[in-house]
Amino acid sequence: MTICPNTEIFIIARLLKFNFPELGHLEFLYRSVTISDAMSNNGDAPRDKKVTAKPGDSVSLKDLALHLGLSPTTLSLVLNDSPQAVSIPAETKKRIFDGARELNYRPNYLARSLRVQKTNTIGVLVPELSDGYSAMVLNGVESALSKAEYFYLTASHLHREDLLEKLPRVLIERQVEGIIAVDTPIRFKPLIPVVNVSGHDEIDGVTNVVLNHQHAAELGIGHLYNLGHRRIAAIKGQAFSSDTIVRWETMNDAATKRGIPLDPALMVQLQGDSPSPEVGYSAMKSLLAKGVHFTAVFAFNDISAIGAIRALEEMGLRVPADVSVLGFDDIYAAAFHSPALTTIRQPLFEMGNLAARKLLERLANGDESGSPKTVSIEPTIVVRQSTSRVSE
Amino acid sequence: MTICPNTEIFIIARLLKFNFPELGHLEFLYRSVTISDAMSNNGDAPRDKKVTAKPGDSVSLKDLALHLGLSPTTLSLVLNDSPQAVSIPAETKKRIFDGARELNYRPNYLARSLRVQKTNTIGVLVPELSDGYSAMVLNGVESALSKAEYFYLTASHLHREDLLEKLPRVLIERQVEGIIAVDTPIRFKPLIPVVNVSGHDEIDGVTNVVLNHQHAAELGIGHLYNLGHRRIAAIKGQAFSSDTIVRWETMNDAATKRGIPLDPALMVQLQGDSPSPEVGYSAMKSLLAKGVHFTAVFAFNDISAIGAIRALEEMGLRVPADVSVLGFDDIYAAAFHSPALTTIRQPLFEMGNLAARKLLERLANGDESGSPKTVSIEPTIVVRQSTSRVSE
DNA sequence: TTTTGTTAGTGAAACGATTTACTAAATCGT
DNA sequence: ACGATTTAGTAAATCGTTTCACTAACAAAA
Repeated sequence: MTICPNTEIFIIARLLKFNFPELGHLEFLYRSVTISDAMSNNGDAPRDKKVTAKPGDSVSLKDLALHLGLSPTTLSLVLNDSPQAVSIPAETKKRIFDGARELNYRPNYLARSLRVQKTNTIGVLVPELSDGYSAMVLNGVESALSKAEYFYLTASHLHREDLLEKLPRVLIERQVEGIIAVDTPIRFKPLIPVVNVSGHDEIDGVTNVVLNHQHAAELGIGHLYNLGHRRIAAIKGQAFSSDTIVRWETMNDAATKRGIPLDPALMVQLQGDSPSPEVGYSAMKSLLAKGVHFTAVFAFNDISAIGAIRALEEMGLRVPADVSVLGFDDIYAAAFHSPALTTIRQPLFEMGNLAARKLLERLANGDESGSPKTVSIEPTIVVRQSTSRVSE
Repeated sequence: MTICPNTEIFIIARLLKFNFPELGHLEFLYRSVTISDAMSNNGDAPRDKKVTAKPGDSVSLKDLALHLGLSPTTLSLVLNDSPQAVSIPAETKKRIFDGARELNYRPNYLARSLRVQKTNTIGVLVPELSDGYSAMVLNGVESALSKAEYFYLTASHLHREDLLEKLPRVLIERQVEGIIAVDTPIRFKPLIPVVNVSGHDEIDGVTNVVLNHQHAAELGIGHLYNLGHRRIAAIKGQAFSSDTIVRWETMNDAATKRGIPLDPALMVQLQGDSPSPEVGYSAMKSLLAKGVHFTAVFAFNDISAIGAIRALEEMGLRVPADVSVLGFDDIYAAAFHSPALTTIRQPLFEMGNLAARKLLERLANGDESGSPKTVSIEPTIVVRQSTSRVSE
């Protein structure tokens, strides 16, 4: 007769305590085994541990192991095709795979992630989902991540300061391996790798993916200048938008370089955070109300350009005959608006894609900070019908 | 002098093995304590167990407990404000909270979720992110989920059969508590609660959130009929779109009811899965190529309506003077297109919001299937400039 | 004096995987 | 015939929490 180890511990500990009462705090060695347990268990057969399959619940590795009469260890080795599984005969492997299929075994990702300290999950911060911009970038992010079998949690901060502080924290609590911020200020310490799409601050631990704004401004201002425009109005982005300042400055530089510095009186800034053309419409209305003269408008984005066109037309001004309008982004609707928008194309999908690839790279390389802080993408200009030669 | 328990175990086990070699399998009792360890430790002060904070790593409950000289149990009770924490004096509680703040303790969500069997995470299936439709629905979903402190994993299936089968599986492996499918066929067994936005199949375990399509068709066809239109062309949705069939059928019913059944020769179907107006443009081109006569077009959505308008204008047909165009959805651009689109407004944000709320409800109520299989939302018609009285 | 209750905690067992370090039995090499 | 190696596995520790079931020490009640 063999003795169950637990029983032995129990007996030994009892003896110990009897002979050396001062070692009482070793009690925990036997406390978990009650006397009746120790007595009733003859140690021969492993008892039926209510293996009757939890109701609708999913089957765990232990369940499957019990079902197959093997240990969880063996199953794990085989199912993950571990190098140590070489010694397991093909027949047993087949039995395991068949059993897994039969019981519809699905490994629990939480448990696995906890053990291997890897979640294959990243967090994505966006201002809002339905603004077109974020959705396009996200599309690119998703495309790169899914290739690497990563998933992502999305969180919208709506430009609220409390959320800008809280969301990164809870994403990190949820063990995301990295964060992609889209057009979002970094209000947290980057404890994990962060890639910022359209970020312009140099922050330790943050890689910026940006458009080459200088080039974009050259293309835009150059195009209008070449068409003869000298009095160019500008629709500046909302204060919360990451690109607002750099776009404004590069436009100014490009115009100044050509000897036609932008007139502050011809500048209006977008107000409000609606993703509708309405904000561009209002901005243009207020510019027109000032009664200033201009022959072209460089809008912050296509959405606001569309709103601006509406405002111009309501004033009886024809686009492009009386006023040329230049957009930015090249959203899907740009080509089909009437007039079709001339615009600076910003490859948002590629920027999201690049951001995700950079992040994965940093995760894979253990984040040796040899990588550059900023990577940039080139814009192109798409000439359509909303701009034309100045007619004066 | 007190003796460190580990040392004691070590010594006792050695003695045991010496005196009772047949108990060798109890070796594990001392194996983890090396001789030098046991020797060098005089047992007086709890040694600094390399608590020097793992490099950049995060601090666990155990770390914090060690730091405070308390047990993880106590910390857990206090930090989670468990009812059992009443017996812990306020001073100790303060010490714990201060320590947590000081060491920047963040509970590990994986571990917690594993233990309490609750992830506060759901999965969202969409065809593609940048199609406008999905983004709007997602916005509503997010808004409802964030109120309940839920997060979500997004996955795009791109209408691919393999992904339609695989994505739900991996989402479930990742322990999402439920799934929201947006304009997506259910190709999996709903083992967890599922809500389908724009789903029309009655499936056990699936709640459908739909637009009242009959009403939408009445509004649309009724509007055109009242303007005198009798020959109405229709742009039917892509085959993969959940709403395609029901929209087509309800339109037909509404037209037939008014004695002007839709002429099959005046129907074109969208081809291709680009989210650009281009598909509507091509569809209208091919309809125009047939040389048939019609005075109005009822488009599947605003995007295709915009494309169709471009095609009509290229043929020299004015909208709405020669042809009225009716859209569907009321996307942001609809109001600012020229001509501004008359359209059937589909409250996508609300539909996403409702879907999320229904799902949370089912999760909270243990999913007693007393809830209705389908909930519907009412459309409205927004009359703008793209439709007008027939001019013949 | 025993019983009962309160206070201030603690130990160990979950949760469901992976991984390290073993073992018994069979086979091989000499 | 003996040790070494291979084969076919297994036990237990681990990841970081929560929670159940305890306890020691002291006070109040019976």
